[in-house]
Amino acid sequence: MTDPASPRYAPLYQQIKTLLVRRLASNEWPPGSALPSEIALAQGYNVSQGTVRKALTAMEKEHLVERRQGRGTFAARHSQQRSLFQFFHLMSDANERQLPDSRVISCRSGTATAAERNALTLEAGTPVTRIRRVRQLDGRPVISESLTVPTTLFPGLESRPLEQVPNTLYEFFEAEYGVMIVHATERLRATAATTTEAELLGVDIGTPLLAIDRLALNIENRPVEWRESCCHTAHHYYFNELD
Amino acid sequence: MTDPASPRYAPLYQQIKTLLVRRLASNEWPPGSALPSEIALAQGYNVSQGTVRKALTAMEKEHLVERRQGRGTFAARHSQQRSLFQFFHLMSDANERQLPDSRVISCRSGTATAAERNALTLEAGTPVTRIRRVRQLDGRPVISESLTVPTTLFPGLESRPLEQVPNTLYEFFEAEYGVMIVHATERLRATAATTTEAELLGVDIGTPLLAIDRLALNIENRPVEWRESCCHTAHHYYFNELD
DNA sequence: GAGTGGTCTAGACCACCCC
DNA sequence: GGGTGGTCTAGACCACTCG
Repeated sequence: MTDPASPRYAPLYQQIKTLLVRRLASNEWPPGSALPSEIALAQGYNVSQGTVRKALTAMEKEHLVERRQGRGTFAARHSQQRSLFQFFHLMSDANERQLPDSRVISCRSGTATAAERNALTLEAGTPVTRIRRVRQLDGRPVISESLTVPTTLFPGLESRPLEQVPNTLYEFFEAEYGVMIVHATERLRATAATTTEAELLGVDIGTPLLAIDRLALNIENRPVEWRESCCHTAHHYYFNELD
Repeated sequence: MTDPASPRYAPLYQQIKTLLVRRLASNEWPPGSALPSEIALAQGYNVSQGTVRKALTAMEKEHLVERRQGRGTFAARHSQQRSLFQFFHLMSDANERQLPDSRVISCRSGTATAAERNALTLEAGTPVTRIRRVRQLDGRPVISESLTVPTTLFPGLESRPLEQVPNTLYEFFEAEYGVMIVHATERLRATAATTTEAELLGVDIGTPLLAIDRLALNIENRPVEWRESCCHTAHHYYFNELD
């Protein structure tokens, strides 16, 4: 009798994928660098090219690698393009996607609150760094944003001058700290603008805002960033494709 | 000189996929029925099994067919499961997904408004059928919903008794009218409850609501249904996965 | 046991990129 | 021209389902 809940067998290409992801996570191939060719990898693992190919195809679907015909396979880089299409879902009424500018209000360290510990699964007393900023689209303040990361993962972040906190954070996290955000979940609600939000966004208190609660995960599926964004949806909307 | 904008070449498996989708759209294989085996299809098109397999894999990703090892490949059926996971994104604060009940308020025909013509790309004067309903979760009214479909696609819908307008409409559209909803886009905004919405949802006028504007497309990517849902997000949230 | 989809292999050829 | 990923084939074997 075998345990019916245990996996009966694991396809080779999944095992290969696991091994490749592990090497990727260990930074053996830094973002943007080329992986060995499919044939070389296949020889290394002593499997056929088709098996490696299937593993890479799965990894490409998860945005872990990029492949270009005639060039090779590359460790994914967190480009602005990717921030825009994978992570930023606000579009203007004219159906244009555009990355917002940021005005950083504060960037400080502290001790994780219960809510932060819960979201990021941290121990009591863990130090965290918090960023507050307002993001603008077409010159209008549209998003009031507040995010938390564990300080240990991003040392020194809290002591940067506010002007030197970059706009596209995930690109920065990757380049500066080797932390790759590859996946996220979002929870959306309608809320009423608080006094602070009203002031930051230039709207009346109580104006309906779209609150986005995001948890961002790294390549090992560990929570890395918790973010709350309050969006003024008078001239923009949150776009989602159901497929 | 070839036109650089024209496709240089089309992979075989894509051509096969196009042919299979066409046969599926023509109702040659009604929802739930079995397609011929991969080997039979391959012989029919005079290609290898691997090529048919690649076409079917792509179709499975688009929820057009379901494949089960040892059983066969089946034309996709619009199950409640699918309504729940692909199309219904509200979850309770306890992180439970559950399909809502519906109380139909009205179901009538009329002439398409400018907004409806625009959303569904209809000609002026086209008859449409509109349904208004309130949807409940855990006994609480949570969604005020209003949707429009072209009458020609769903004849007789407008003259059904209100109690006989089914809860899971996409399942019904498919079973009764042969219209398969396979894809949709949603636009989300925060709005303030109008008098009507406040009454239907049992909230105060001006309460922030999550407005979801959905356009649902059929297998040929033609717009079929336009739906506006106003959700009370005090005890539920809209869930989205970014990958 | 017969039939189905799923995996794996090996090899050929094609489209693309860069030197 | 040589290297890369992308397609296509043919055949073997495995895992699952059903009668």
